[in-house]
Amino acid sequence: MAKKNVKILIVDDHPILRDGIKTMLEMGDFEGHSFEVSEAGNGIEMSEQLNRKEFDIVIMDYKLEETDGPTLTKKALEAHPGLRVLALSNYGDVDYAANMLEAGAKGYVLKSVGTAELVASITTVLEGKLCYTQSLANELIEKKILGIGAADLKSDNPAVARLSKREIEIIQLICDQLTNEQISKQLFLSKRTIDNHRQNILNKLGMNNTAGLVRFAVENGLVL
Amino acid sequence: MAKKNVKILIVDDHPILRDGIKTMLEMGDFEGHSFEVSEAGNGIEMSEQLNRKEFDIVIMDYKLEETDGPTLTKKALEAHPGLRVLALSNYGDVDYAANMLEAGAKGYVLKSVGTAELVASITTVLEGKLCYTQSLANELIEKKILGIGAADLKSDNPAVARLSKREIEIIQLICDQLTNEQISKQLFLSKRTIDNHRQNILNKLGMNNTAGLVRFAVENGLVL
DNA sequence: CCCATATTCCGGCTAAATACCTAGTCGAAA
DNA sequence: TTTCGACTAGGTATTTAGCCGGAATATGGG
Repeated sequence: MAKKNVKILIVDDHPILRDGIKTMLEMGDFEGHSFEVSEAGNGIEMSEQLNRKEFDIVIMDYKLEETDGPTLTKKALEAHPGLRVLALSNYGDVDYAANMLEAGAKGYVLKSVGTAELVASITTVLEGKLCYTQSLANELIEKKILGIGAADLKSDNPAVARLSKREIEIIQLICDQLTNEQISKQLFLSKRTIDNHRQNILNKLGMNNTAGLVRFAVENGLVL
Repeated sequence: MAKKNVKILIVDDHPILRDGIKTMLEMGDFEGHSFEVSEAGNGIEMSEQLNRKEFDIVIMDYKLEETDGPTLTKKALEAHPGLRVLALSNYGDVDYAANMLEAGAKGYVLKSVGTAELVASITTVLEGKLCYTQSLANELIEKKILGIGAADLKSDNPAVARLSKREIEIIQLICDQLTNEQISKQLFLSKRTIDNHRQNILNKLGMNNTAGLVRFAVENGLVL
């Protein structure tokens, strides 16, 4: 298998670090790959480089002088959607990693990694797979999944607590596009009863009409 | 260091599997631990066991005859908040794992694991840390973090693309609880025009009334 | 140029929702 | 026991939405 030439753009505001990585990657001997490394010290230089030629991957610092990694990542991906971004950061903070991943980065590794590990991360990201410092994986899942999971289960909106079971039941049927008459038949009640419930619901939620009711219900997780 | 006695409850509807694990754990020689294993074949037996004595950890199957793992996990944790739950499943599906983690499980491993790995998972979970089949970690982060990030930006629902700018504008005003007349004044149009737009929107979305329209709009990110 | 679509406007009709009432039963809580 | 809220049901009225027609203008693409 012939060596594949990988075009890399390093975005970091420390020239010495950029040069170090550039030398490391271009001079090193890695089976299957050779690297061609360009550099950018800020967002403007990054855009210039990206427009100058096609890159395979961008290695992005988290903190830059003027802007930050997530912002530049979004900008880069907007202009070049197929681009891969690997974050290379000093900080082992979950939130930083999450910010980069949400911005579109495929990987997040710390600057403390060795050459071999960095190359491995680069190739992993080039394949379109995710790659990040292993110690962050647990934290990421815990914070983001369990955090999000807990948030969208129940709302802490005080108005929700004031609703009775019957009212929530009727809200759900309204959201399923049933009319008061259809609801009344389904619940074996008078249409007038549903009429009143509906009115009480609007009053409790401080809404004016069906639109407000349904929007509240969907946004507060009363319906799935 | 003295051996620590770990009290385990296995919740699984297959007696043969319960017995296998029980024997494996109780007969095996694991440094630092000895295991005391009880069994439950369904939710009722689980509750009985949990009330009978204090367990350190519950090993939970994903699919049971009557209910499912997430449901039982929630029930168990409601009654015994300090309890640890380790999911043991046949299925390497991300969504299954996410369901269990959201329900409160600390770990998710496949039934294909060996004894040593299972014991390692148990001790990890007992320490309060997360533990799951490594191949699922990437997928979990990708689906849950990136998935959520992508989903609330724009919807890929084909019906959205068929809406005109004007129609989307009107949808948003409807969601803000404006009546057709109020919308017409705000847009300097005839009330009849709004009436028609509203009708066309319902037809395009395949909805029956305002409730369906608003729900679609909120769920598909047409309103924030 | 024609055609499709979006956008605008009109009338009339029925069904539904909204608003404001009274009032009974029931169970839980004070 | 009394009080309160939830749930039930009905009365009366207006407003709004939903659905059926038709039609004019503009815009953009083939």
